[in-house]
Amino acid sequence: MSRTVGSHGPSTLAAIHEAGLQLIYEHGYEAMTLRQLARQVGLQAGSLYNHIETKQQLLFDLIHNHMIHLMEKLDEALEGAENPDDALRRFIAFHLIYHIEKKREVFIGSSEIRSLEPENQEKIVTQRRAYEDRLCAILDAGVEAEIFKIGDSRISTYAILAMLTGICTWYDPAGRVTQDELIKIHTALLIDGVSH
Amino acid sequence: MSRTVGSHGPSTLAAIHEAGLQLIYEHGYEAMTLRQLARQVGLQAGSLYNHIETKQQLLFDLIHNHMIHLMEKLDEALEGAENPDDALRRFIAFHLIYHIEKKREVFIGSSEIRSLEPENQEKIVTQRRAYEDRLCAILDAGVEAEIFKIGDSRISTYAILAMLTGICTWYDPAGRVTQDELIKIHTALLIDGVSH
Amino acid sequence: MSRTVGSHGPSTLAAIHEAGLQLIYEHGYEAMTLRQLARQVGLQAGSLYNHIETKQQLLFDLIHNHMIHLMEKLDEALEGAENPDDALRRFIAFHLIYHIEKKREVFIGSSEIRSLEPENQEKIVTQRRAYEDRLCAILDAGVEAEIFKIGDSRISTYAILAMLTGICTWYDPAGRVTQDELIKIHTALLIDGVSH
Amino acid sequence: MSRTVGSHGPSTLAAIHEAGLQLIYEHGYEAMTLRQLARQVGLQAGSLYNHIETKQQLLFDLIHNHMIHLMEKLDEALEGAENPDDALRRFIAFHLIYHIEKKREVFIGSSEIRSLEPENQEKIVTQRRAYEDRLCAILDAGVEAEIFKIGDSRISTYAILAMLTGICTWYDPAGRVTQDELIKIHTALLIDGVSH
DNA sequence: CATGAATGAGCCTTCATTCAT
DNA sequence: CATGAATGAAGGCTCATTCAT
Repeated sequence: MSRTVGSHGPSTLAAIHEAGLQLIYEHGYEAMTLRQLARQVGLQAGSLYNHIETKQQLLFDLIHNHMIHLMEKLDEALEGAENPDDALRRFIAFHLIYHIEKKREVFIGSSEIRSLEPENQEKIVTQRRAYEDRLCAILDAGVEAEIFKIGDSRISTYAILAMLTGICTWYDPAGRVTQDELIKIHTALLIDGVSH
Repeated sequence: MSRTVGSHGPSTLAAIHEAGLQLIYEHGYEAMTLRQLARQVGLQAGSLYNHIETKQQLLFDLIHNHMIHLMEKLDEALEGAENPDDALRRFIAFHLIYHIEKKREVFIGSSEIRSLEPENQEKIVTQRRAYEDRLCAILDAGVEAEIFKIGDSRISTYAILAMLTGICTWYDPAGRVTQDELIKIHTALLIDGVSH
Repeated sequence: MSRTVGSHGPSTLAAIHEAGLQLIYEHGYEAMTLRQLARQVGLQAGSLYNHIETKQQLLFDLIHNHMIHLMEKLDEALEGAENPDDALRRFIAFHLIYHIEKKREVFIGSSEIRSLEPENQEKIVTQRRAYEDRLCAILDAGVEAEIFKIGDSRISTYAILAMLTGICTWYDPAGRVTQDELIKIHTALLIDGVSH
Repeated sequence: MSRTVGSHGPSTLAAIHEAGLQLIYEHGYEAMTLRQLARQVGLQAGSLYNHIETKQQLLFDLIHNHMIHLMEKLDEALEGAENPDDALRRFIAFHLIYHIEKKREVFIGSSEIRSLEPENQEKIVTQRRAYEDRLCAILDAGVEAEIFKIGDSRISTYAILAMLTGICTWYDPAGRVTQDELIKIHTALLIDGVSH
C-alpha cells in the first residue's frame, strides 16, 4: 500500500532512473559509481541488477527515453503551426522550456553520448538528427516562402540549436529572468538579430 | 620533425600535453587512463610523473594554459576596433576561428570543468568569466551608442557565446563550408537575425 | 574446525585479523602487502575491503583490540591482591604469561605504533599509559608502605616493564625453561636483585 | 676549501649515513624513501648510488658499523674491572650511557634486523650475541665467586639487557633525571631489587 | 527481490634502481 | 660525481559485475 525505503515494485526502477539522472548530471557517467547510485536508492550495489542490465544500458535507457519524449513533445508543440514564422517561434519557445525543465536529461543526452558504446551511440545520433531535421525543415520552408533569409539552413540549424540549448548550462529558474522574458529575448535575437 | 619513440628532452612534456589533449577530448578525463597516455607518448605510466604532478594537475594545466592563451589572442583581435559594431564582428570572427583551431582545448575547457577539484575549478571559472565580460562589454557599448537593441546584455552574451561555441561540436574543416562563409553566416545571423 | 578456502561468514574477519597479526609480526606493517594478506586468507586483495576499511585501520584495530584485552585481563589478575608485594608478584606473573601468549600482539603493539596515523597513535599511547600507571601505582603503594625501596617510581616502572616485555623477543615456549621458572627468575631478580 | 651543499668528497657518505640514520629511526627502513634521503642530503635520488650500493646495503652498513663500535667501546669500559660486581656496575653504566648517546643506532640495530636480508641478518645476530656474551660472562663469574645469586644466567642476561635497553624508548635527555641518577637507579634496581 | 561477499581487472601513484649526458 | 629521465614492478584501493543464500 505504501512505498517504503528500499522500495519494491515497479517504482524501484523509476527511483534508479531518477537517481542515475541526477548523479550522471553531477559527476558524469564515468565518475558515477553504482555504489553511489545504490546508496541513493537505498539498495546494495548488487541489487541494482534486479532492475537494470548494466551500467551502460542504464545510460542508454536514460538518453533513449529522453529522446523519444523530446520528439513527442516537439510534435505536439508544432502541431497546427500556421506558417514558418509561427513554427519557428513555437520551436524556440518549446525548445527553451523543455531544456529548462529537462535540464539534466538534455545535458546528459549531449555530453555523455561519447560514453555510449558504438551501437547505442548510433541509435541516439539518429534520433538527434531527426530532431535537428524538424528545425531545418522550418528554416527551409521559411526561405522557400521568402520569409527567412539565411546563409545556409543546415549550419543555421546547428547555430540556432547551439544557442537555444546553451540555456541549460546557465539558466537559473530562481534567477531574475522569467521564462517568458527568456523566450522573448531569444526570439528577438534570432529573428531580428542584434541590429537596431 | 618526427616524435622520437621514448622521447626525451624538454619536448616530452609537450608530447604529454598534446596526447593528453587528444585523449581527454576523445574519451573524457575520467575515462582516459595514464597508461593510455603513456603508451601514446612512448613511456611507462610511472615515467609520466617525471613531467606531471598528477593526472588532475595535468587537466588543470591544459585548461589553464588554454584560457590564458585565449584571452591573449582575444585582446589582440579586438585591439583597434573602431566601434561596437566593428568590435562585435571581430569578436565573432575571432571566436569562431579560435574555436575551430583549438577545438579540443575549447571542448575540454568547458566539458571537463566539473572534473576539476574545487580550487582549480574556481580559478578557471574566474578566467572564463573574464572572457564573457569582454563580449558583454561590447554589447553594452553598442546599446549605449544605440547601435544595438538587446533584451538583456548578460543573457544575450550567454546566448551568443553558446551559438558560436557550438561550432566546435560539429564543424568539419574538411567539409563543404569554408571558414569565411561560416563567419559570414554567423555574423549575419547574429546581427540581422533570420528575418528578411 | 578448519579454515575453509575462500572463507565466508563472519569468520572471515577473524581470519584476516589472525593473518594480519602474523604477517605484520613477521615482516612489519609497511612491508606487509594486502595481496600477501589476501592470499593467506584465500581471497583476492580487493575482497579484503568487504571486511576492513583500510590497511591502516586494520593495524589500528589489531592494536586497539589488544590493548583493551590486555587491560581487562590485568584487572582480573590484580583483583584481590592483598598488599603491594602480592600485587607486584601478580603483575610480574601476569605480564610475563600474557606477553608469552600474545607475543605477536604485544610486539606489534609497541613496534608499529609509529606506523599509526597521529590520531590513532594518540589513542593507543593513552591506553598504554593507563597500563603503565597500574604498575606505577603498585610501586608507589609499596614505597608508601615501606615494603619497597625505589629510586624513582616512574623510571622504575619503565625499567621493569622493559625487562618483562623483553621476554617476547627471545622466549621460546618449546625451550628448556618453563613458564613457572621464568616467573620465578624474574620475580627474584626484580624483588631481590642479583646480589647474594 | 669549504663544504658546500650537494657536498663533495668523502663527507657525502657521512652525510648520507647521518641522514639515513635519522630517517630510518623516524620512519623505519621500509617507510624511508631514497628520495627523502637524497633530498635531506641535497642530491637527486640517483646520485646516491655514487656512494652506496643499495638501500639494503646502507641499512647493513649502518647497523654493522654500530655493532663494531659498540663492542670496542664496551671493551674499553670493562678494561681493568676488578671483580664481577665492579664489572657489572661498569656494564650497566656503559650500556645506559651508550644507549642514550647512540639512541638511533641502537634502536635501528634492534628494530630493523628483520629488514635485513638473511645473510646480513646472520652477521648482525652473531655480533649481537657476542655482546650479550660479555654480560653473561660477568654474571657467571659473579655466581662462581658467590657474589651473585641468579636463577639462570642466560635468561637473566636477556632480562637485564631488556631493562637497560628499554631506556632508549623513553629517556629524555632534557628531562628531570640526570644520567648519573639514571645509572644509580638502575644499578640499585638490578643489584638489590625493589625490596627494602 | 535484497543481501553480503567474492571476483578480476584496472587505476593512480610510488619506488629502487639504471644510465646517458 | 651529479642530473634528469626512464624502467618495471608493485602497492593500496575501487569498481562493475556475479551469485549463493
